[in-house]
Amino acid sequence: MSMDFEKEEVSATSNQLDEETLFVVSQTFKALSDPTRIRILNLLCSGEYSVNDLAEKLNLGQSTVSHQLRFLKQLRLVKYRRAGTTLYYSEDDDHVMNLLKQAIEHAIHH
Amino acid sequence: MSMDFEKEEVSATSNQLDEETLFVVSQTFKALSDPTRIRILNLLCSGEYSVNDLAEKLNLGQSTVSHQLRFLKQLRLVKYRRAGTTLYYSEDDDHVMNLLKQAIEHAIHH
DNA sequence: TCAATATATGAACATATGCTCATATATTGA
DNA sequence: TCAATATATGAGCATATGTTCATATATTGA
Repeated sequence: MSMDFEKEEVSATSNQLDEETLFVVSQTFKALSDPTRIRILNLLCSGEYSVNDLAEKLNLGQSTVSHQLRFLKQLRLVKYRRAGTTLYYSEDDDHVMNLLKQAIEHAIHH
Repeated sequence: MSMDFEKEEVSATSNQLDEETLFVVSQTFKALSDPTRIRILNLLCSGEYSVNDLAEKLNLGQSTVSHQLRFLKQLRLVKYRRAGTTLYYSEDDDHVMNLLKQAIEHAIHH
């Protein structure tokens, strides 16, 4: 068995990010880099919304919203609960939502 | 003259982000959504580097690094200082670098 | 079971993105 | 001024991305 280094120590030593960290970080920011997704996530900050609710409030096509929700769902940034034929989506990642809030706050106050 | 609302109050009322905020936020995250740019910014966390330094340390083409630095420069995320023919690049936006550090920390510890 | 409603999906399209190659530009020292 | 070195730039290319359209799927109430 080789020495058991923490990722933290490795990066502190080499100053380089490992492949997996790089992938996770870039994916996270990619999720937040599109205006449509930002608007969806921003609305979900204030509670649950169905697909049609989101589409109406944001003036987007139902298909567009559904596609983006699938994207966000795959990254586990949102989750949903079913009520009949309606799916209520809500946020599912405090850390990422926090990054978004910070960026919005910063943008607004500058 | 119309009433002078703060952006903050508007968004608190309508729960919607204005066009400009949306643009700034998406641009910011777009800058952080590419592995190459993440690696460059992560290195710049530890000090100044010339274009060639960055290319060598990160195993990237000189042109690739230069193009990405131009991108980051336009968003004012990096700046440079000249020393002869060499340009030393360094970080220029504490807030955005902070977002990056948070995401990296979170990715590493999960 | 069937119609109505809500959502998901896939193909097609236009646009955006990132890299590479070749070359241009700029600064320095001789 | 000229060669050497460092960096910037633009075109071209392959791939990724986001939206739309049409249609599929799923759930419910009658």
